[in-house]
Amino acid sequence: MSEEKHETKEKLLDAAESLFACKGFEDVSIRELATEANVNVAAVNYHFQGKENLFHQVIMRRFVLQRDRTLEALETVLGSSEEKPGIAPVIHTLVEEYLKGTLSTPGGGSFMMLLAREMHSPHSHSSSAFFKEMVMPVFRAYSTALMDVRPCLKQDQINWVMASIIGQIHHFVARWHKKTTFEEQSEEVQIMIKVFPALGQPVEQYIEMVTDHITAFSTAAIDSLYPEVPA
Amino acid sequence: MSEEKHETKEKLLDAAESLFACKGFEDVSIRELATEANVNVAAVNYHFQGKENLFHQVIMRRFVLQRDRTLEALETVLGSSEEKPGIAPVIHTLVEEYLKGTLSTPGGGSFMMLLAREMHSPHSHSSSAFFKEMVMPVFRAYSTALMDVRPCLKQDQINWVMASIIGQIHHFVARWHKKTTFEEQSEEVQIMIKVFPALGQPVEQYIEMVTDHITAFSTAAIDSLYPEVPA
DNA sequence: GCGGAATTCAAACACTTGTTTAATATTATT
DNA sequence: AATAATATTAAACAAGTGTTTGAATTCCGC
Repeated sequence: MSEEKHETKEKLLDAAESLFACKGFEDVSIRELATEANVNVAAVNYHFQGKENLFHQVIMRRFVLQRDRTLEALETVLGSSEEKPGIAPVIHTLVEEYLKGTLSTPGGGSFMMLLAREMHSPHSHSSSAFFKEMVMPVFRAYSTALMDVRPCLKQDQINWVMASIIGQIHHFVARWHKKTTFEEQSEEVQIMIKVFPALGQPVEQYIEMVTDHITAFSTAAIDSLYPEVPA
Repeated sequence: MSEEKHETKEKLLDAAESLFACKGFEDVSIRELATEANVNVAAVNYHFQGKENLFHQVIMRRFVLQRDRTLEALETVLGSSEEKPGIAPVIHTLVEEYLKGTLSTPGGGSFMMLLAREMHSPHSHSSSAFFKEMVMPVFRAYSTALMDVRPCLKQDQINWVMASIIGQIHHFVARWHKKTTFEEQSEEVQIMIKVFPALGQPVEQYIEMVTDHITAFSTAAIDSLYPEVPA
């Protein structure tokens, strides 16, 4: 009983974060959660009210951190230099924070996949609140940032560009998630690594390579499609 | 009993395609399938051997079509003109066929999401075969096509570029899927349409707008990062 | 130390899941 | 038309799910 300061509630949250990230919502039973957390099965319904509520609290506890970190990083990059930064640093920050927050964690980057499944499944448990409080603030902050560093960009164009960037990020997160979930066991992963050697790198390098690529790719596209008008 | 030529097996396949696309694998029970197809519950285990096998036959029946259509469209575009086409037509074809095949169907574009869930879930039922026979051929065909129309592109660079393109496609498919699955009911969709008005369009126009954007965005990036070397 | 609230626990509950069984009906073959 | 193979059916099965119960235990203010 050394550091048994972990209350049952937090032990459950921790176990749930890990298990949900690995196996998804449906594939984790309450008994599994209880065993992993060394608590009784009834604890889930006592401390939270049902499995779904536990799930949402896990999601929230995690994504509040992610959101705040991302917003903070943006402010840092916007206010760091004397002169106004270009679009490249803004995009670089967005991608890097996103990847760091989702990939370099105990869950092994499964959290964004978990959330994606949650957001796209027709259960829709209060995901509207999540959308408004977690997704939209980040989206808006980066939208205005992009509009700030490249004033000729119209709102509509920014929405399309942001979609392209987010799409790329999710895809590279998904690839890493796939690699880590069924690790070396399946030959499918072997093929993927052969086709895409970056997946064979440790996570920090993977993040760096992906960040650099998405930034270069997207910046080049934006610069070409919507060049800066000379003042 | 007018056109009762539908054998039980095909009735099940049809019902399964529709239901799986709408609700995912786990959220469709065998009894639900049987009721929808007007057959007995035991029919699933008699004609197929279990629920999973039925699922895979549904997936296969569908994606063989998608794969062949996509490959055929590529050949058409490559051999259409006398002179070698640029990268834009190749990318345009890839994106357009992908979107058409997944969005403008009875399932309402849920199939790619269904597959994504399947591919990223740690069940891995023979998904290796799917990967090798469905994904890789298309990937390879378009890789060589890109390398053909832009010879300075190295294999490694193509892999990164393809990932960016596929990522964008999936993201726009996911957006449409989300809009169609919980249609107008949730206010989350309302917000999404407000932020991204293209979602309010009918599917054909959505496909066209998305295709044009991804093509323009990606072509601009490639042209800027890997310009054609003068002969 | 006592007493009352908060927590933990083993057991049971009500329900759904995919699958199987054995009998019945249908179809095809000789 | 009789027989063998195939297909369909209702009913039961075994296992798992999330949740609830009510008694036992721990905790904390007094």
